Amino acid sequence: MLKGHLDAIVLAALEAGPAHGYAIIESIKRGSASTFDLPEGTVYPALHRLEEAGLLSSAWMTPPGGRRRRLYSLTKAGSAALADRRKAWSRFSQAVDTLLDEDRPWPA
Amino acid sequence: MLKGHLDAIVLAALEAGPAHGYAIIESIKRGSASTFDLPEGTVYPALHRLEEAGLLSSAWMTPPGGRRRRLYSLTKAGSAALADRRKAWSRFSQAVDTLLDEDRPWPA
DNA sequence: CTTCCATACCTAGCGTTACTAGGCATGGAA
DNA sequence: TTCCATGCCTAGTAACGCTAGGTATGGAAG
Repeated sequence: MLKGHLDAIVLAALEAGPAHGYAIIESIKRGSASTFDLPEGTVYPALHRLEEAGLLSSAWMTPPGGRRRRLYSLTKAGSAALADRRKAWSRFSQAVDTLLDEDRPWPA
Repeated sequence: MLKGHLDAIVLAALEAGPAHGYAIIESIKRGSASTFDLPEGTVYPALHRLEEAGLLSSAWMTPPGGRRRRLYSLTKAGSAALADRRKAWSRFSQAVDTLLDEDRPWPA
């Protein structure tokens, strides 16, 4: 369960440059030391959602001697959204960290 | 959006001792510096779910001169679940931190 | 040569989650 | 007496991520 942070992760995966779906999945897996081994049924619909929302753009490519791929790129709106998502994640994770900290039980 | 971590937070709120729903909501709000200002429609069903799952137990109380409240307590299974959730959160948040780190763009 | 695996894309349908939007009731303060 | 904070509840909804399927090609193994 990616819990609503999948979009941020996918956007971040494309920050370094365009990539296609399958490569993004591999990239997320490696980058998270296999913590996130996402099924295609999770990632492809997310890419479609993000493109629909204008945060990504895509183009079909056929590398020489290879198979057709759909290359995704961050749009400007996508970069901006990524920045927002990073801030949201930071806020969110800090709050959860605080609440789960066992050394500081909350006052009644 | 609590994104699947609500259970962990509620369990943690009860670690210091029994509490009733309304107090738990206030407690989470204060403990998170208002980042999580949860509507009752989020928390009450969660408490019911957690009790149904055996992680919490509840008892009706009526404080002198007060109104009836439902006091929730962590069960043993609840404590164990909390420990699991903490580990899961730690793993999860570290992975996301890594993936969102803008100073280390992932290798293709 | 054929069979299998990795690559590469896709979708329909499902279960869970958290939220909106209501409702009910009481105690104390204005 | 009227309002707010307290205190509990639920039905319905939208979104999300997953399962479980489908299609197809290139290269390696047998």
